[in-house]
Amino acid sequence: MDTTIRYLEMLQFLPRYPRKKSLSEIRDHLNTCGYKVSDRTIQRDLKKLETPFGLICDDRSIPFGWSFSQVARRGDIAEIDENEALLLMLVRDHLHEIIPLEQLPRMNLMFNRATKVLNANNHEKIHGWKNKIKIKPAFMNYMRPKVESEISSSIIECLLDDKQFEGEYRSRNGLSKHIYNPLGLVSHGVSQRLICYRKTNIDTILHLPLHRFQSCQPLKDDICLPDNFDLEQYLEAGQIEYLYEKDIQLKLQFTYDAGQHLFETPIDSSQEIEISNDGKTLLVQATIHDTETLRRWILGFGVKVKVIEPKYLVKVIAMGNP
Amino acid sequence: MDTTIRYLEMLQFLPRYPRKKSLSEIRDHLNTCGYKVSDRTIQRDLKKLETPFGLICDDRSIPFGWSFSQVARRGDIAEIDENEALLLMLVRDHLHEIIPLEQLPRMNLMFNRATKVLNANNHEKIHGWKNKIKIKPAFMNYMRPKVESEISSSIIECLLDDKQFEGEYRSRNGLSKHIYNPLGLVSHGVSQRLICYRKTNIDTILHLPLHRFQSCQPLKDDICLPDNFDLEQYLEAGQIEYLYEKDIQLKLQFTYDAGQHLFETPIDSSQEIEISNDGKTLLVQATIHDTETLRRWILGFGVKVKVIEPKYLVKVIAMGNP
DNA sequence: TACTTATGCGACATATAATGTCTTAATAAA
DNA sequence: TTTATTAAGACATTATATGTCGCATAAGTA
Repeated sequence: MDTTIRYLEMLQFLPRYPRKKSLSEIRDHLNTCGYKVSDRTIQRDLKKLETPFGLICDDRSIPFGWSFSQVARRGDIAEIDENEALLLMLVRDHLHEIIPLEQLPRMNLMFNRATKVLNANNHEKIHGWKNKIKIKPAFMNYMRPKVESEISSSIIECLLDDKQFEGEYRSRNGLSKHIYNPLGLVSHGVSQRLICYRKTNIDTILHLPLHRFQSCQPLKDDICLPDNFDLEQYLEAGQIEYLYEKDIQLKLQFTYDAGQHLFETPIDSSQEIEISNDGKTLLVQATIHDTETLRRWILGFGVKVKVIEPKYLVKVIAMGNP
Repeated sequence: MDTTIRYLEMLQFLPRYPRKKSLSEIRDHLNTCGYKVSDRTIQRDLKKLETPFGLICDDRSIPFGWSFSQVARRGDIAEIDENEALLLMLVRDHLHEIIPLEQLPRMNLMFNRATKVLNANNHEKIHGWKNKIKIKPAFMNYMRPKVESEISSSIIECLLDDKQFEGEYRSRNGLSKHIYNPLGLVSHGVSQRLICYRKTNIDTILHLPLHRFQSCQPLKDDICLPDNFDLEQYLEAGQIEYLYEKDIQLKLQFTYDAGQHLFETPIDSSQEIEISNDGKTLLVQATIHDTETLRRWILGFGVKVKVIEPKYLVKVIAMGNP
C-alpha cells in the first residue's frame, strides 16, 4: 500500500520523453518525500512500471535515463516541466475569462500543480514567472455572468440524457416556470445559451442564456419536439450558430498598417491579399459567412477599411448599422 | 505490482463526490478490466486507499457509496463524468482557437479521456453529444499562425531561466540573426509576442511575434538589459499590455437593443447603466482603460452607440480613427 | 412478517510480492 | 589506471495481499 503511493510519487516525478531522470535524481526525490528504499528497489520498480505505464529507458549511457513516452496512456501523471507549466498558466488566464474554473476542479488541480512547479523553481531567478506572462485581450473583455454551477450542471445532465426538466427562468417579464426540452448548448463569448424547445402556441426553438435559469428539476420523460421538426437538420444546418444565410465573397480595402496583421493571422483559409501599387493599401478577399461578428469587426477599423464587395454590405457598413 | 495497477484502475473509476459507486459497480468494472478478485479484497482496498487519496464513503445505506472528496489532492485521477466531459469539450474548442493543442499533450490526454466517456455513453441517445455543443465566436476568428513548437518551447525555456539566446528572426526585411534577452511573453489573441531586448543603437524593448522566430540557440549567459533600465518598473507599469496611458471615465449612449447585453455581461465592475426616460436608450458609464481594443469595440456598434465622454474620444470615434 | 439476497467486516491461513543485502560486471569520471 | 557509480542476478526475509469462512445487518421481495 505504502508501495503504491511511492510508485505514484515516483511516476509524478518522471518527465515526458525528451527529458529524463536518473537513478540518483529519483532516489533524492523519494528521500525528500520520506521514502527510504534501497537503490535496488527503485531499479526494480522502474522495470515493473515500464510496460504498464509506457515508460522509456534510455540505456545508451549510464546512469540510465527514465521518462514517460510521449504516447503513454497515463502520461498525465508525468511531471509538469516549467515550460509546460508556463503555458498552462496562459491557458488558465484565457479560460478564466470565459468559463468559471470552479466548475472544472480537474483543471484547477492541474493548474495548481503547475503553479507549484513554477514557484518552486523560481527563487533564484532575476524576476518571477508571474511578471513574465500577460494576457493582452485582443477583444472586448466582458465580465462573466454568475452561473450557479449546480443548476447549470443539472441542466447539462438533462441535455446529455435527452430528458425534460422543469425550470424557473428569469426573463425581462419576471420569473416563470416551464417544462423545457434541452437540445443543445452554445458557448458565445462569456455566456452560454441553452438551445431548447418549450411548448407554446407558436412552436419555436429558444436560445436562452444559461445563467438566467433559477432552478432545474430533472424529469423522467424524454424530450419531445414540435411536430414535423427535424432536429438533425436544425443542428446540422448551422442554425445553432445564428448565422446569416449566406457565404459571401468579401472584398475589403485596408490601409496598410491596419491590415498588415492579416498576413500572419488571416480571417479564413480562403483569404488572399493584394498590395496596391503605391504600397499604401491592401485588398483583402475571402469567402466567409456574413455574421454580426464580422460586421462589427469591419466597423471596428473605422475609416481604415472600406468594403468593396458585396454591394449590400457596403451600404450596411456605410450606415454604421451592423 | 498487478495490485498497484488494479488500485489505479479502481481509482479511475471512482467519481467525484456528489456521485458515488457501489461495491457491485466496482466489482463489475474490475472484472471487465480483467481483474478477478474477491469482494472482500475490494472492500479492503477501498479502506486502505481512503486516507491517502481522500476518498469518501457514504455509509448511510447499504451498499456503501464511494467517491473522491471534492478537495482530494489526487482528484485528477477520478472518473470524468459526462457532465464534466461536455464542459471539457467546450474548453477544448475554445483553446483550439488560441493555442495549438499539440503543445499541451497533458491537456490532450484529458480531452481524449473525456471524448471516450462521451462516446461510450452516447449510443442510445436521441442525438449525439457532438451536435449538442457549439462555439459561436463572439469576436472575429483569426487563424492561428503556425508555431514551431520546438523553437517556441526553447525560447520559453530561456525566458524562464533568464538566459540569452541566439535566434533567427524573420521580419519584413528578411531573416536576421541576433542575440536576444527574453523578458516576457504576451498572449494577444491568436498570436504570442516575446517581450525582449536586443542590443542596438537605440535601446528599446521589442515585442516580437513568437512565430516569426526561425531558430533558437540557447546561450549560457544571463540576460542583460539596457543601462538604467528598470525591468520591474517596466513590467509592473503595465507597459507590457500596450495600454494607452489613462484610466478614463467612459460614458456611452447605446440604443436599448444594442446595449442591453451589458446588463448581464458588464464591461467592468465599475459599470453603471441608466435607462432613459423614453426607454429607448441606455447610458452606460464605467471607469476603464483606454485601449485600441476598446475603441474598436465602440466603433463596432456603428450608429447604435454615441460616445458622450471623454471629449477627446468623442472626436476619435466620430472620425472613425481608432 | 418471514424469507432471500447482497453487503460489510472480523479472523485466519496461505500464497504472493516487496525489500535489503550481497555479488559481479560494466560504465563513466577522475 | 583507479575510483565511484550504476545495472542486474541471486537469495533470504519480511511484509502484504488475497481467498475463505463465519456472522451480523441491511435491503429487497413475496
